[in-house]
This record gives sequence, structure tokens and C-alpha cells, in this order.
Amino acid sequence: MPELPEVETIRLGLQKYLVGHIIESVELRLHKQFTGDPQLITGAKIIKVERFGKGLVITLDNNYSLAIHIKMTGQLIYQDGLTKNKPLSSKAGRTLPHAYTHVIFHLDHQASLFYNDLRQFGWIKIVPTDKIKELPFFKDLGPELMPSSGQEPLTQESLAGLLSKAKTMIKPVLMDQKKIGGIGNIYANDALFLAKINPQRPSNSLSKEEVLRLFKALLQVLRKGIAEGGSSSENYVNALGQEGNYQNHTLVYGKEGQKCPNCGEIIQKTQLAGRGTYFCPNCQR
DNA sequence: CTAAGTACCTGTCCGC
DNA sequence: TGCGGACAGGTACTTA
Repeated sequence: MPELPEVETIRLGLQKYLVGHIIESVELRLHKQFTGDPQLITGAKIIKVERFGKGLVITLDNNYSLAIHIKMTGQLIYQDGLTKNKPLSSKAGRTLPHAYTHVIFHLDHQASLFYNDLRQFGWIKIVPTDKIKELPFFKDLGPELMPSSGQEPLTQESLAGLLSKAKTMIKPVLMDQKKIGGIGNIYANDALFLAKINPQRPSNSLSKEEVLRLFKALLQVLRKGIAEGGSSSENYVNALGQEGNYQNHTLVYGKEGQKCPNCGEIIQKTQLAGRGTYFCPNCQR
């Protein structure tokens, strides 16, 4: 879920609702996920919200930014007098704050941004805006297929180049954020299915044809994910606390024992590099 | 350097 | 019904 399409959906919502707001105070209910002195950002105005891979950057007007990674179960939910009337998904907790709300940004005009995180893996860091790219996650992040903020997109040629350099299984290579930004388990499974490539194939064994199919498949599943507002198979919700729809459109992810949409063969599940891996043994050889 | 394994958390689901 | 164990998107760190 929080892969490129989910984080992009959150970004679109935050960009729409947060920009122009002033941060009046920061309420830390659990300190461990937050780094930096909240005093540095109180009174600052939010200028823009960008996404780099699965990471978010909220830029303020005082040369500081908030760098955020929601990892597995983080949620960023905006509420004000108007959005409060829209019901939150039960995945967002129905009413905020609750036991898993660890940070609250109190904004002007009685608005709030809630950070919920059941598993507490995510992080929020206050960083000088010109130092964002020095943070380990952002510094090492590889190029991505669908940049949100004007970076150069990963081309078919550069994908072919980086895949040819890796000898390990193709699926973990796709999910390596240092090589390609934004792809996680759900979309890696579906893209490999769409490209008819077995997840265990050595990365450098793909033909030119296969790399092209994979490139197109990755774009297709990521676009579909964004169009469906992300995947809420676990607890992902968008910036208004509502669920996405991609979980109802997955090709093979989560479909162990069901029929392949292509050939009718039974979809199998296995474990690859520690992650659940779904594939059609007939279509993906 | 790469690559594999494990840690970080809490909840859910499945089998006994 | 109750309980232990496996598993769940994703990095970050340690070990080999």
C-alpha cells in the first residue's frame, strides 16, 4: 500500500488542503518518530508538498521542511471545519485523535493534520530545506518512473542498464529504492505478471523485449494505482482518511488460489527475499 | 562493494 | 474459546 501510488494520492490531497496554512503548534503524543525542535516550524506557512519515491516533503516558508516517511502503517489525515463532516474510514479510526495518533499539527482556521501510525515504523523530521537531499533516504533514492516534482523520470534505457547490472532476482531489484524509487511489493507483483516475467528470473537475464514489457507494465500498474486512489488492502487511507480502490483491481497480488485472469491457471504464492510473492506459473516463466 | 538476515511494532488470521 | 505462531506495505542496521 504505501507505495508510489498511495503516497502520491496522499500528496495530492495534502497539496490541495495544506498549502497556505500556518502551523500554530505541534503536539507530540509519541516522541520516538519525530526529530527536530517543533519551535523551528511554529508560525511557518506551508508552501508546497512534494513526493520523492515513497517519501514526502512539506516545504515551509521559513527555510525549513518536514521530511516524512509513513513506512507500513503511517497515515496523514487533514481535517478542518468542512472536511470534518465527511466520514473517516474505519481504517483511519473514525474519530481523531486516537491511541495511534502520535503527532498532531495544529493549523490556523481550526484545521489539523494528524499523523497516525499503528506499527510506529514511520518518521517525521524537521530539516533545513536545502539539506533534505542529504538525509539518508533521499540521498540514496534511485530515479523513479513517475516523478511528482520535476525530476528526470527513469527511462526505458536506464531501466535496461540498471537491470543488466544486477545478478539477483528481478523482483527484489524492482523494490530496491536505491535502484528505482517508489515500487513496493504490490505493484512489483502485478507489473511482473503483466510483463509475463517470473519474479525469480535473474535481473540481468531479461531480454530487450522483456525489459520493454516490464517498463510499460510498471507505468501501467502505477498509473492504475493512482487512478484508483491507492490500495487499501491493509490500513492505507488518503489525506481525508478515505480508502483507495486498487485492492479491488490487483492482477495477482493477494490472489493465491484464484484463477489467473489471463489463462485460468491457479495463482501461486511463495516467499522471495522475505516478501509474499504472487505469480501465475503458466504465464510467468 | 553487494547481499542476505533481522529488527523495528501491533494487529489479524489460521490452525491446533 | 484460547493461544501460539506466522505474516502484513518498508526501510535501516548488522553480519557475512
